[in-house]
Amino acid sequence: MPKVGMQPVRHQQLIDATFRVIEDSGLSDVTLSSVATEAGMSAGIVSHYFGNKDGLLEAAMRQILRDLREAVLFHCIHARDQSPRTQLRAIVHGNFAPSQTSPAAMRSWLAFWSASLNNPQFKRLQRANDRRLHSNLAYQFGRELERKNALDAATGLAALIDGLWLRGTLAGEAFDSEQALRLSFDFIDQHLPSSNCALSASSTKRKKS
Amino acid sequence: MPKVGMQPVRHQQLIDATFRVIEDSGLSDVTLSSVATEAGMSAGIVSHYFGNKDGLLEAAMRQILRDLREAVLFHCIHARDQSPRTQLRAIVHGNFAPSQTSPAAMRSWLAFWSASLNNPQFKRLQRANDRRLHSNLAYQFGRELERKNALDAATGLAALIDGLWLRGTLAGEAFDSEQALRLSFDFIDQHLPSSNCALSASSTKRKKS
DNA sequence: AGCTTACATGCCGAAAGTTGGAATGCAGCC
DNA sequence: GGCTGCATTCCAACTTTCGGCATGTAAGCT
Repeated sequence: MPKVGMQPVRHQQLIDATFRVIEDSGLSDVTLSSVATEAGMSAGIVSHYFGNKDGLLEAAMRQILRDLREAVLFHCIHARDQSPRTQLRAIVHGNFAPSQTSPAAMRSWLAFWSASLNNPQFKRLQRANDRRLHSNLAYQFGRELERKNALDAATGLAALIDGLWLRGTLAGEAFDSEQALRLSFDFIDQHLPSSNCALSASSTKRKKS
Repeated sequence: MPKVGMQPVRHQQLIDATFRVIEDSGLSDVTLSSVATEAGMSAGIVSHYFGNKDGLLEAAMRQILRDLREAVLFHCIHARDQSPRTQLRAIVHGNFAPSQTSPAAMRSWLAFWSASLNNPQFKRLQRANDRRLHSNLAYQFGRELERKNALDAATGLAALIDGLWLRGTLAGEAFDSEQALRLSFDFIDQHLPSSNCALSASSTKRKKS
């Protein structure tokens, strides 16, 4: 059976299998044998390719971070050289791309977040990711706002994105991308001065009484 | 040695020990013996009081939910019969109360969130909590906004709260309550029509250029 | 004195991570 | 063509540890 040049193929298959196990059983059920079984191979194979269990998990986390980076980049390309508002929207769009709102992705994110609290390596990866998002947002806001306000707006929008995502994950139902985008866009409009106050205030319409 | 009436004391000690283990080792390191050791007792004791491991974890989660409920309630009491803005602020304040922003609490929340994805019982508890927050917010917003807008504002504020919290947890540094409160209050002001647009826009001050 | 509560200890079955060996096939060199 | 080395894969141990339970014992209550 053994063929040569299987390394990259097996790597990907095992990482994919890991996400599948996380999706329907949780990180605590990611064992060498559950992953191997899911991938249709035998237990020892994981150690062969990734050294040990941590190696597998780290590879999986890098994959998920890369996917997000690519999703954001993909949306940003189309907004290149546009207004801050458009570029901010693109960043938001990337964060809510289908690849990021699938049940598998959301469960994996939550699992890795949780794990990163006690794993320095995970923490490093995750913080680098956080900072990139924040600094991207801050740069765009900074084109129209004072630095202090831009930083606040970036922190707020980053939190709003993560919060919408988190609540979407925990809600159990399918992720409502439309609502997430709408609320995020509203947030952007309310912080950028170029958008007229009265116009942006679609959600501050007074109650008829 | 055995004294009578230890049950409630031991219950609490074991739950506290559980949080301590979660805080500095993560949920995956919560074992019957690690908890018992942390509490200064012997291994079999957990089964004695909680039946099994799941019983302990469920009791711990109920505790954390109760703590949040009480923190929110405590702040809301002082805002009783006040304006929606004041009451919304009180809810936010409760969510960022010290008991909720301690490293132990934040790590535990994240761990339970993650676990709730694959544990129906945890999911039930957690969703009930989510809905209470959302409906409280929606009620207050609903006093000044049309229903549709109130629901959006509630979803947004809930997400912002959770997101600020999540990012605070993952940041590794001490939680910046002041910033979290400020950003949440800004969000409230920007959605309530009663606050003047120009006044609320402290964070939309245009860049000097 | 007997019953209940409170706790420790020890054992067992299950499962996990890791390692080493063996079997199998591919590629290049003589 | 055959030998050798390397990559690939499975299988079978081995060690550790976890959760659960049964047993034993000490302290109070009535």
